[in-house]
Amino acid sequence: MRIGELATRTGVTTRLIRYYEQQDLLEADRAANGYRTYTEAHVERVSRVAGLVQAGIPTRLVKILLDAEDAAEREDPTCPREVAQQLATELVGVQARIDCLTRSRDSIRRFLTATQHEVLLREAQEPATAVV
Amino acid sequence: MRIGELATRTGVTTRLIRYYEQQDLLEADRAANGYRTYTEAHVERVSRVAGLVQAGIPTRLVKILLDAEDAAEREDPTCPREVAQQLATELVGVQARIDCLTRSRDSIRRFLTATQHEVLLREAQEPATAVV
DNA sequence: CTAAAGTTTGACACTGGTGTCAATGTCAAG
DNA sequence: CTTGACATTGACACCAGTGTCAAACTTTAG
Repeated sequence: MRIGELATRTGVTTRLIRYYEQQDLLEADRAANGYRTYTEAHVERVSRVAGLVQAGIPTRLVKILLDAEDAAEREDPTCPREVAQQLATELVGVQARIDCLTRSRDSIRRFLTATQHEVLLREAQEPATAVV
Repeated sequence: MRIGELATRTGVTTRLIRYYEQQDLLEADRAANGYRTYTEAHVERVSRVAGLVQAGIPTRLVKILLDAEDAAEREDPTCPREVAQQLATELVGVQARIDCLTRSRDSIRRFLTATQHEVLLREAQEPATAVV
């Protein structure tokens, strides 16, 4: 699949896909003509990257993070202490964000309920299938 | 309390506190001399704002969000359908962020465990008391 | 063959969140 | 009174993430 299709399937603009690649968050094979070529796996990857960036994780850290995940996938359980330390640090940041967002989510829910708008809650629940 | 103390207590720079105020996320009384004056309640408020912004919520939305919370605090269960709709929309965005971050958090944990760095996990757990 | 759609790279530009500096004012301590 | 610490406003500047546009090439459809 080429970049256009990847873009429509992920909802991420081609501009950003290229940007992420430039930031080393993505790798793409090239066809003979120079066009970028992607596999199914890239779909999830791109969504994931975009999600993290949107969640306030700077690309620099997204890379560290996903690199670790990639390493975990393989039978490659090695990891220099330094990197591990960095990940641990990042972990607390991530957890802090989660806590903060969770709190907000809950209060939005409570508020909508308290104001007789529960209907909207149910509507908001369904699209969860699209979330990656 | 004045802005300096608020800054050290929240870990948010005075620059940002002023910025948040300018973005209508904060209100501050003024002393006779023009100095901003804050109460204990502001400490949490500022932490919260900073947390949300760091979690990728643009200030414009943070305002909507916290305004709703404030409204919920009071006996003011009214809310125009339009605002409710906007909140519902925001809700799915927040949930998406949470899901994405949660996933990363879990994979970091798994990874650290798999590479014999569980120690770091415990260290990362404790500072959770400081999280707002 | 030609036109339309998609791709490539590269550049310019904007926005939002921050840092930093400057000039001025306030206040508490020596 | 002077000094030093902290405030105020306002400006300039930076970075990261994005949008957008241009010029050139490829592929597909007609």
